[in-house]
Amino acid sequence: MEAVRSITINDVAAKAGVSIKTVSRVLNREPNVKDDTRERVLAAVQELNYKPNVSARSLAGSRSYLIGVFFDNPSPAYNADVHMGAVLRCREAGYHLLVEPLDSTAADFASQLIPMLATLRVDGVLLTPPVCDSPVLLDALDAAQVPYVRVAPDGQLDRAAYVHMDDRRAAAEMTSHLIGLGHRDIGFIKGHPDHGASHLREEGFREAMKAHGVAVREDWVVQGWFSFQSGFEAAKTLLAAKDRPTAVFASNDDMALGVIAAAHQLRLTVPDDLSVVGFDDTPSARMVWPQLTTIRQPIANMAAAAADLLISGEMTTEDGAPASRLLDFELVVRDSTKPLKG
Amino acid sequence: MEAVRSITINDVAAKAGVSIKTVSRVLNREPNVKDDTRERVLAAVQELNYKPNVSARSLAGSRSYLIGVFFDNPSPAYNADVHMGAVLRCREAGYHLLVEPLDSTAADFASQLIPMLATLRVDGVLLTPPVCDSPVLLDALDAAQVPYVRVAPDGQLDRAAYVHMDDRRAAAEMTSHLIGLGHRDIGFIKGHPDHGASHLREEGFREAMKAHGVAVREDWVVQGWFSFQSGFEAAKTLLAAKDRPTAVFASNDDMALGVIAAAHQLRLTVPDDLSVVGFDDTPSARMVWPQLTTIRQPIANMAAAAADLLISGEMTTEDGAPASRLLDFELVVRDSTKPLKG
DNA sequence: CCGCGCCATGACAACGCTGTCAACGCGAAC
DNA sequence: GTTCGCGTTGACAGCGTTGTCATGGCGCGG
Repeated sequence: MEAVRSITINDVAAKAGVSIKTVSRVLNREPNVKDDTRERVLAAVQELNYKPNVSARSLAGSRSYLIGVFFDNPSPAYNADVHMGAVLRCREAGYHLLVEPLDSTAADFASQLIPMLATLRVDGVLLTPPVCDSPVLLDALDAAQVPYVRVAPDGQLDRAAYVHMDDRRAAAEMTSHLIGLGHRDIGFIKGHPDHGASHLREEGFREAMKAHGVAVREDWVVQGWFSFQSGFEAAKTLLAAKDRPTAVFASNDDMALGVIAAAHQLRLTVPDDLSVVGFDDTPSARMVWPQLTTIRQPIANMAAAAADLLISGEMTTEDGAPASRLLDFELVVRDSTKPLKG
Repeated sequence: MEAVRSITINDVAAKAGVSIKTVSRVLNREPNVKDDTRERVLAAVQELNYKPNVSARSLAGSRSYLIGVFFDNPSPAYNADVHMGAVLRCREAGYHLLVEPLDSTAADFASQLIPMLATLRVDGVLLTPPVCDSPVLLDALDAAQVPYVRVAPDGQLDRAAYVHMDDRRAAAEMTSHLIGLGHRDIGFIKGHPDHGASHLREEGFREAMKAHGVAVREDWVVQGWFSFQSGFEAAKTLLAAKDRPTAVFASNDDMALGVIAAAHQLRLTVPDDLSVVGFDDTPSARMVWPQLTTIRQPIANMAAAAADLLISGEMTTEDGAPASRLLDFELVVRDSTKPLKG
């Protein structure tokens, strides 16, 4: 069978009657090409349906048109959102996405990715929690001089560009929603202490309580680990006593689902006997009854914004500080919350 | 700052005192290299921590060491599992994974990916449901002469290599589990009619019922669309009547969760008043109370096996038929099933 | 002892593109 | 009219690897 030789820049150059370098210039949007010439080249590209070869580009030039995504997030939904958001933005810009799951518990964790960086020459990487907060990883990336953008990082914000949302304000809004419904006895389940978002969300909760002049009952603020199980257990202690909250704010959806499960088991009806809210808007939040009131994180948008920074190369602001982007969240009111009965 | 020139094959060749071609031979496991020489080269590679440049390899040779994953699956958990399984196997073999979400509802659906194939020169692609059953996509891939392996395809099995599990037998086993628990009045919620798995699962259900001599009540076999909502609605009709099944087999977990939600709403207790089972073992299956009895699909393993076929190039059996691999499922018994009370 | 063939190795071109630098043409400034 | 400068273009050399082909050495049979 005849090998299908693909169309090269030479073919385009010949067709347009210019040198390959000029075609290259047009393709890379370099300045100093006459409009006339540019159009002729573009026409030839169209006609031949020419697509540049990424390998050749990356070998010859300094860009690989490849962006890596490292992740070690236990939530598949989160990862999928990230991929989706990033890949869409990448596609627009002619970039492609390389996914690399990482096992951050492995001892040789950082060494897993150095070979990849060396082999692929990615133009940048996109880091999501929790790996985006690993100093080891960040150091390795810095050493390899690979640009990176962090999504929802926790601290060390001056270290590199990042994209985030206002967890604190979101938690405050959610708390206000509960208070607006008449709730005063609100329990809070904290997230994994290693995740920065946990602290932000707790702060937001406390802030809003204070702003509304509602006291926080410290024995109703319990530790969780972002897992269904931890939410389930936290809720059991929270709800077992006669003296129990009328609403529970879990720091993420998985734990909120645990709360709902615990409530079921204790024969409490949600939302009649207990309002429950979560944070994240995972797919599971809609797969229970009652469907969960929660905060929708703009995960895909954050990933897209991060990809944007990487592609445009705007990793620092004019004064040299790391660039950042703040995206909006959304309070999604569903069926797990209800005004406190008289 | 001094540019960090990375280590090339030249450096290794110099250090080992051989030509670059010999290094290349060692790296590619080509024959006709003296053991002595091979060891010397390997030592130099180790010492310099040399990593071949994928772009150069792909440009010069015929392989890109890149594998693409196309997907358009609504379930993020499914996609994540696929990525994970595939990427792990790829890593072992020095390959990398490129993810490409596809919008199969878009009109120019196939044209989205042709550029990518032309640009990236991937060595193969991995197709998951539902895109793995798109004739348009398959045709495009054939035309572009890109090898591909399908995961859990529906029909046209003689068209290309694939990896699958026995949906029918799994459904039969699940049904037997229910019957073994004493259930005779079993409702069944069908999956999306466009998914091949739907039919297989229904067949397995009917087979097992027949094998145990239990009649299928056709009015208890209702259509669903694999979504929570469709399961919820199907369950409402199923459970509303006085004369209702004691167990419901939903063709996937999302629908099973819908059934549980509907049961809650109707004040039926699962599993005391009703046993519910699903299929897939999604993360959500464990985030409800009671946790769902379901079938664990070996998604990651299927993806790994598919990557395996792609990498090894064993796309056809000796007699020219497409290669295939059958993987095992697992029946996971949790809390949503219970022996029928006396 | 000569010649053939195979194993082991290397020289060199090629892959498709970008970076560098030189060259050209044309209008402005002198 | 000549010079200078700038906008525009092209020639050419890599980028780091693999494919092709040539070369040299060595064992073995005649």
